[in-house]
Amino acid sequence: MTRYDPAEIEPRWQAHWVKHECFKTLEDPRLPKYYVLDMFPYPSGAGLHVGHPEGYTATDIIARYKRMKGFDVLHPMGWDAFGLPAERAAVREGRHPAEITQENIKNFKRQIQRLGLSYDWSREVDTSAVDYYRWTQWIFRKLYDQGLAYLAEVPVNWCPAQGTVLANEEVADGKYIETGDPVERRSMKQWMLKITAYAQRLLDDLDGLDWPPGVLEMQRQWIGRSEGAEVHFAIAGVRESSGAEERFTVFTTRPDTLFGATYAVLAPEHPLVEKITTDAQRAAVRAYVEKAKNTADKERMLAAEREKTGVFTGAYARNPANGELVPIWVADYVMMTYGTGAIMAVPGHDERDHAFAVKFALPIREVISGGADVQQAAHTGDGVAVNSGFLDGLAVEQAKAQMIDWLEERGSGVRRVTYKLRDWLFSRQRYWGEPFPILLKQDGSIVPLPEDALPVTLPHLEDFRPTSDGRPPLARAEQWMKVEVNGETLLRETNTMPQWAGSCWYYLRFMDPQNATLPFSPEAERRWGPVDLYVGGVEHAVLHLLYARFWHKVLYDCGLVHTKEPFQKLFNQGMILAYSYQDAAKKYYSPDQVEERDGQWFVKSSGVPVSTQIEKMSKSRYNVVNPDDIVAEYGADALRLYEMFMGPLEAVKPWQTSGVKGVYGFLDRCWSLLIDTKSGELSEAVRAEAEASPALLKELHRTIEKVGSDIEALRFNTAIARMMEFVNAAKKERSIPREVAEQFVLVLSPFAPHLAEKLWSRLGHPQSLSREPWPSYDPKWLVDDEVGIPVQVNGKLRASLTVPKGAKQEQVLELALAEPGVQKQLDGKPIRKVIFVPDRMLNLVV
RNA sequence: GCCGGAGUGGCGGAAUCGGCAGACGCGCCGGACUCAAAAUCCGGUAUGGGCAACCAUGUGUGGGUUCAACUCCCACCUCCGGCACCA
Repeated sequence: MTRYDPAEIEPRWQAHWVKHECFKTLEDPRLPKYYVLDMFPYPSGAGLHVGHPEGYTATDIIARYKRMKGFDVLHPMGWDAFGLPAERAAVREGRHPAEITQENIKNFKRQIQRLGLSYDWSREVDTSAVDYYRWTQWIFRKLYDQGLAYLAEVPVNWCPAQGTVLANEEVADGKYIETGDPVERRSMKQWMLKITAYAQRLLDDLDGLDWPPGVLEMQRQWIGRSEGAEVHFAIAGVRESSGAEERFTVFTTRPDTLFGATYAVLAPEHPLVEKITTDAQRAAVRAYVEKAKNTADKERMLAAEREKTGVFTGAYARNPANGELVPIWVADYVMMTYGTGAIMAVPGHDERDHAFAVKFALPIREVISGGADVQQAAHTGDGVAVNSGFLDGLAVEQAKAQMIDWLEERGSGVRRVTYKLRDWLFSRQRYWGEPFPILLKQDGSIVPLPEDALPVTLPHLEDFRPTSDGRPPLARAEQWMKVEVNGETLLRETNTMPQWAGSCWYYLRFMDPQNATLPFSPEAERRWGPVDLYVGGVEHAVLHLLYARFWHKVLYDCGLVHTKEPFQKLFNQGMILAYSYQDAAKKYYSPDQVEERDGQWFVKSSGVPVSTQIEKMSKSRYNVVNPDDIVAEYGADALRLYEMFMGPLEAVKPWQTSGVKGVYGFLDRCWSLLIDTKSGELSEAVRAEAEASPALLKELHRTIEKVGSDIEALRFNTAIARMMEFVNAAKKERSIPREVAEQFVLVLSPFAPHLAEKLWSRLGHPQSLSREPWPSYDPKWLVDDEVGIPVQVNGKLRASLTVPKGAKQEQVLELALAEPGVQKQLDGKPIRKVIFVPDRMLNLVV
């Protein structure tokens, strides 16, 4: 072989790495540890797209670099293998989801291995394997024992066509986002996890994390802490069985405005609605509540800008601040799921209440001064209390505190913190998920299975649809369902866990993946936890990361992990988009059906003009790029390098196949720099063993320094640019001493490992370079003896000087004044001021 | 509406403790090699004017601070992502 030929090089080295277990985690306690993790993929039938290798290449470069820097690196890969798509495919194709999943995993693994990623495959995990999910069940038991898992009758999104509940995020506009099937609200008994018990800690512990600020903020907003008070309102004329006046409680963040509460609102689902409604209003209220019940939460929220609606109950509540009777309304702008499901309405100082009050002609009262006319618009800003009795004259913050104290003294209210975060609906009516380790008695009571009864394996089924009477698919396994305990027949839980369950702890299993007696050993956890760098898509910013943090904290409380947080540093790679082409009728064309003429795009066959835009890759837009095709044409090293060279890792950026050609050319030049393309042997320039020129050494050491610091900062695009500069400079040299060649090859190796290995062996090393130490640089080469100094006149560049480093102002000024360009600008005018920054610039002000 | 991020050549992008804007790559133009093409190699390439040296303009828009602004401050526009009647 004489030319660079990735198709020949790459498979050989991939085989070499596997054969010699080059990337096996050493488990050598003398070495410092480094745990670098990718968000493991769901193995879909569509296979890998070019977005996957982006994050995987980044972590691979880090892993290879850290190994060379002497770390014991844990860099594993596995499969988030349970999930609905395989189950749907199973129903469609009449096959078993396990079979489909294993097939997809095989394909994913093949594609990933073609990229030359340095995973320790001996640690591969599969969340749908029995030895994995038995431990998911085991951890669920821990949650149950801590009182954090409970069965509750809750309103859910039920999709009749799919026969399952759906998570809130799977529903939009009353439809299942995947299929468009209608979703209805239904009350069902479901497993819930009490994530709300950890709300404050999930919020507080965000502070110590090295995460993107956007993700931290999204988590904070999702948790949604707000401080305020609960205030009790007595209901005039409505009594409890004890004879005391019935009351309801509202949550407010503005107790300072209590004197301005001119009405109150209950959510349609509020339990007191039926009781307090007067006979005269009953028909209207019932009709309203009935309608609201059939509107899914999400849809109600989408109506944010919609006209307010509501119905008067006929009842009145006593405002505890001033004893006034205020009407109680029912309206769907108040939600049962937040706070107490009831509010005090202060139309003068809340925009929503204001809109409602205007529509229904309810009184509006100013109680905080400092705004415009509250009859026109709510004043939500700062000010001083007015029309508020004992609060008058106080600023908002003091008035809040004073009012809460006053309410607490009188038993009319209490200081309170609430969170938007809700408990986690943890069951699904599906087959392809973890069975719960739970038995149910005839009377509905719960019998958790002991540890030694695990795993509860999935029974074999032929039909994965729900039963005809609407029970989950597992109810078809009649024998499996029935369990005899002490002569009593108990039934297994037939719901399964959601897909999030397996991904909540997989990073822990990677630490000790073959453990048969525990999910992971304490020693392994102490060695490897926490994950040092976690890389994945921003789409998991809230749910996966919040759920995993929650489980981690529960395990921490059980003494099973030694860190409060699972992922110390998080990095989100940006999505890769692609150009798409559309004609006036919005019909899409694939890139090979179109051509460019004078900056305008046309369909080749018909000449019809098309518009071009950058969009998400999708089949229907004909703009999907398959990594297999790129590897086949340019090789894995070129694909890796291009994905890293496109731009900053975190940026969203468009794919351009022409860019792959560019980096391929660079790899080709690396090859021809060291290899004689006629003979295929090491080039004469390397073999000559001449002294390296100072210019070459300078380039080399700067490259070593820059590439190392860029890798540490995940700035791969500029690292590659620096290596290109090195090669461009080295090409001009007569000789490339072996030592220089070797150090450059080592620097290149994390990025283009196949080519680097090949060159390394040509340089006479029989062993893989994967454990060679990272080259060190000599700082003396990083400083110049001479520096270029720009000379400005009135801030504009007029000349450039080359002066010795550290040159004094007088010297530089003298040289500058001799420059014709400078003289022309000065034109005999006196110099008013000289600004001189040593080794940087000279500016003359005239 | 609120929160977060970003606007730089024909294109992807470099450069922000304020100090030569456009590194590196793509594309394009010219040249070498070739019967020719591909590949490869060499040179050029922000925009406007000029044969040229050179001059002017230029980092989304409008102001400001400074000897000096892609970088700092104020106001605004556009795009991307997230949240959205959360009391």
